[in-house]
Amino acid sequence: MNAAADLLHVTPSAVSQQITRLEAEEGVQVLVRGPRGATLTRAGRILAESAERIEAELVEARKAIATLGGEVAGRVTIAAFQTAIRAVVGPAFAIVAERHPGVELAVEEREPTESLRRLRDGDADIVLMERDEDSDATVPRGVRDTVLLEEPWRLVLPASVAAPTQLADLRDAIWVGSEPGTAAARALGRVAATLGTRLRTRHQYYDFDVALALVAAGQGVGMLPALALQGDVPAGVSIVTVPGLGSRRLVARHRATRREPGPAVAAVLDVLLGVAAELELG
Amino acid sequence: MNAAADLLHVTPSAVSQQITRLEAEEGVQVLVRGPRGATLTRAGRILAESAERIEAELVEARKAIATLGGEVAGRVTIAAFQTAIRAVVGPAFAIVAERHPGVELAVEEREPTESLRRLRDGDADIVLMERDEDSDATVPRGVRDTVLLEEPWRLVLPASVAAPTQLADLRDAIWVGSEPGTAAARALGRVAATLGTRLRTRHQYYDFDVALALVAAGQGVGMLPALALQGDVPAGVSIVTVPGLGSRRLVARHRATRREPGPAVAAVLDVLLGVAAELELG
DNA sequence: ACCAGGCGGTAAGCAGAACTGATGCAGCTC
DNA sequence: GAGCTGCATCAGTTCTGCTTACCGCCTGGT
Repeated sequence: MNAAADLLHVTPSAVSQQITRLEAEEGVQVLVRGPRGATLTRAGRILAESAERIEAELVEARKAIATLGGEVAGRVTIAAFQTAIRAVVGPAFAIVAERHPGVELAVEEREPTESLRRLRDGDADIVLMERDEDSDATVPRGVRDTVLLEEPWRLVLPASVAAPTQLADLRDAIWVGSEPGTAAARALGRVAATLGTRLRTRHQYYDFDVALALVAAGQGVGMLPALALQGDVPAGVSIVTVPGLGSRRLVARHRATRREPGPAVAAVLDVLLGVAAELELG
Repeated sequence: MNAAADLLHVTPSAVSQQITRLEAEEGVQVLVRGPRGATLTRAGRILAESAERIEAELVEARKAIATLGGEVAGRVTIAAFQTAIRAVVGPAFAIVAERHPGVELAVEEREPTESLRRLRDGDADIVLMERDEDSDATVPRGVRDTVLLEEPWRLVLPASVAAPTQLADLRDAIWVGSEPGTAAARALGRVAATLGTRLRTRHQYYDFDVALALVAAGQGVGMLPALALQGDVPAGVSIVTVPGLGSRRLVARHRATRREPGPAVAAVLDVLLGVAAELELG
């Protein structure tokens, strides 16, 4: 019972009610309630077998349809922030256009909050968002997060600062601060908590390019995700890997109900996953 | 499209929406909209065939369950009025007890209005009600009327009155009136409308026994359903059949949704139909 | 040409279905 | 006998699907 609920992503209560209703409708006991869990009755087994066959039939039908003409079509709207668009959505355009000519990809650069609102309203189908590793994993109902990639945090230092070898060396560092609410800010807070100090931050950036520039200008130490450092970095900054910094995730949030994501959205998600995997390798 | 809606007892709009949703979910066109109606696409045909098989599977499963243990059980509450209880529900008790030992039959004698309220509230499962033939056939949603029997109206006259041979002979008759709202009252009104006269009524009865007594006492002419006259009638009254009086129906109203009536209620309805058929023959 | 009728789609509102969260109860385990 | 597990029940909320009302398009009659 609990297992079923788990499998169906609902509460045991819902399962119980459904079974009860089924029994009322058909006028048969479907399962025998024992203290040690419930077991199917004869009637229950018959129904279960039927259900198996029906599900197989559905799978079959879907497959048949997929093979026969299956041009996936539709408009898919992605709401995302600058870095994600450049790194992931950009390359995705070409792939989607080639693999699914019927799918029209629309991108919106938006604040995370606004993005989520649009997802709820149905104005957007996929929201790309970054999350620090410890950010709580609970997602609202009717929605699902697909992790596109996970990248470790790196330290970025001005040439003037001695390279640390462990977390503790950063106790007195002056940081380049990030906009509150971002994964970087959260990660910084996490590091501070580990060190047991209050952070000393100067400046505040939103885009990683800005952070790099600030570091290059000797304004402090930065904590940036590995992918942001793949391109050229300004002269005068060094990149250091220190254990204990944790990592950051890029997740694609989309509606997930019985009927969503539809084939178009699913196809796009698939492409995004592919692009992200490429990035991670490179 | 309209045909489908008709078949499913829903509006075309609902069908349209369902098809639209289906297409969105599966990402395929299921039917091609032509100005002259819509036709299935290839994918649509595949789905339709699948649906056929699934439905067959369900029928199969139900049958298997019915054969295997099928003790129908449960409590069924019938709300009805005096005559119906005496004539139909009484005999039904024994048959239900014998044929479906697991079914517990409960009867409530109630006003029609109250009965219907209880049906809506789920306090009653079946309501027996009488309806004159012309009473409008529209029933509320979620509910269905099963006609148990249809019996012609008869004239009941005191010995003092000359037996009429046609409707027109009754133009100046003095009637024994029935409670407003009953089938008898409605039928009387209908007859009056046909004759083009205002009714002259005296007294007011609710139970047919009372009507017979009043007629026997020479208080007027009565219009009673054939079944009410099957037993002994008081001395001094004669029963006459005149064309054009119409008939009265005894209907069993019960909830009818996807999951109702359940097997117990269905079984009882079946028994009631059987009893009614017996009555009609005798 | 024009208008009427048939057919289907869209929008808004509402009722019933289904789910969650809290609570209760039985039987097992320690 | 206290705690646990597994399921049922209840109340409250959310969501799904239906109806009603409306619109737009095509066709076929006049």
